[in-house]
Amino acid sequence: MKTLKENDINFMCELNAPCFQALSPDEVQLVKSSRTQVQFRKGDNLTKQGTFASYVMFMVEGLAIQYVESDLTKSYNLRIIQPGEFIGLSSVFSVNTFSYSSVAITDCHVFLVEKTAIAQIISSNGIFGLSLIKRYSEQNVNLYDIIRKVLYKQMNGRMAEALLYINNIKPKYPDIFQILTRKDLADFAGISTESAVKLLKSLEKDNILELNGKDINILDELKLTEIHKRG
Amino acid sequence: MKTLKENDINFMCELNAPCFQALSPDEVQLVKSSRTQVQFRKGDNLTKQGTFASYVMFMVEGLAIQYVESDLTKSYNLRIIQPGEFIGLSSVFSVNTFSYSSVAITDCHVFLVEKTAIAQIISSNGIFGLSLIKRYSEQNVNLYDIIRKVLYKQMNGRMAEALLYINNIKPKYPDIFQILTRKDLADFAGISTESAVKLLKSLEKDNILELNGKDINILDELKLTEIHKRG
DNA sequence: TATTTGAATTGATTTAGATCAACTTTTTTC
DNA sequence: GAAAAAAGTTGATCTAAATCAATTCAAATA
Repeated sequence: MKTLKENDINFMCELNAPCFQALSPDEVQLVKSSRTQVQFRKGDNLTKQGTFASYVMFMVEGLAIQYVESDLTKSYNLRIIQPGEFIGLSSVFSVNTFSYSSVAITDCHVFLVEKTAIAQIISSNGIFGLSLIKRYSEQNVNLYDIIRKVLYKQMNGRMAEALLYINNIKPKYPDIFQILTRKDLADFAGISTESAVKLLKSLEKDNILELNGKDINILDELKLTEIHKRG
Repeated sequence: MKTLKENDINFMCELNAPCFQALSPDEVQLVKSSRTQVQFRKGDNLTKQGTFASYVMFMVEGLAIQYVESDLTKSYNLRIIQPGEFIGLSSVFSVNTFSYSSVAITDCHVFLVEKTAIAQIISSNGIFGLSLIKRYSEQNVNLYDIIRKVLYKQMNGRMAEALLYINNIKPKYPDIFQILTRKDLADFAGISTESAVKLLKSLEKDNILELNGKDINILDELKLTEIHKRG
């Protein structure tokens, strides 16, 4: 992780995400002045569950995995964070620690904005607040879906869902499967690595997908969707 | 469920919850005019997962259980909704269906506010928006904790956590355990009813709690906390 | 008060999926 | 490019907790 020098910043994106459109020039200035640009290398942790958080992150470029950890060595992957998305928004206004970890799976380009700046803008700009609330609302729906998945689905359904989710990202990032290990996949499905391997092989045998080394081609999305739904 | 007549309304609480304090008189008027007061009987569903939601509920009096359902007959209890809390806030600004169900465990006194009114106030009143965002943020932290619990804890830890959670409510609602069935408890812990019964008996044998019919007295909160932490 | 219905209890059986162990393949590093 | 480390693969074994089945108990109903 390195902090960029001032003159790098001009090369970088502006605040062009939809939710920043509602900001007045003054507010844009506030965000700009309270932000820090940061680069993460593949493998670096962007956030670590339980650590102090006085800021929100905004992904400019690159991909990261958001996951929750147990005390031990287990983790469960929640989502792939893509450009234009926030990291750490979910907890920053109630506790000042991150409630999840995230790790860069490509080199990442991120900026940090102090939560005080965000809070100030929300207070003065209701439209911006509403757009954030929409994000919160979406995230919540996702979290409820995750809870249901974890509680009610078994191996096959979970794996199918994980594969469909990642496959959805493939058009934009064609090498997405190649970046992910079997363990990463398993952690998306919430199963053991060994089980993941066995399931993949069995799905290949049924011509539902094709394994080319680390890359995965979904051949029969319909059948996979069916497995996902059946649970 | 019955809708109250106009003259009943005067007997009822005003908008005295903390988050409404930031409202201007005009905004209070907007909420008042777009709300409907409703009574639910014990056992009634306040919300049903998947059904259309154009409004947010606000619990005035009574208790309800918030839970998620599978397609089949299983459910998992997320929390007990107490007076002063919102129901349905989490999803209303992204999808227009409820992402969870809730059922009254005592007679309940609720009002409904159209989401358009809420959205309008957020847009015009940033302070109100910020207070809602704090609620979202708390809820998110809870949801992440739930995901961790469901993923990483086993029977004993889950049951301990469920018991501690409910016991926390007991000072305010001394008969809380009497209202809950063994199945309710099991659904809070996310285990089968039979397992819940066995666990309770075994906790009683270890003098950690005392079972008086349906009531439960926690005798050794420390030990229970330890079980909860150990997982 | 008798009867029906639902909730609680208990022990026996089953099962999904984890863990373990041994091995092969790929990737990294020096 | 050899050696070491990490990731992937496979089958055998184990285990936590669900399910099943049978019974008791409590509460609602008539």
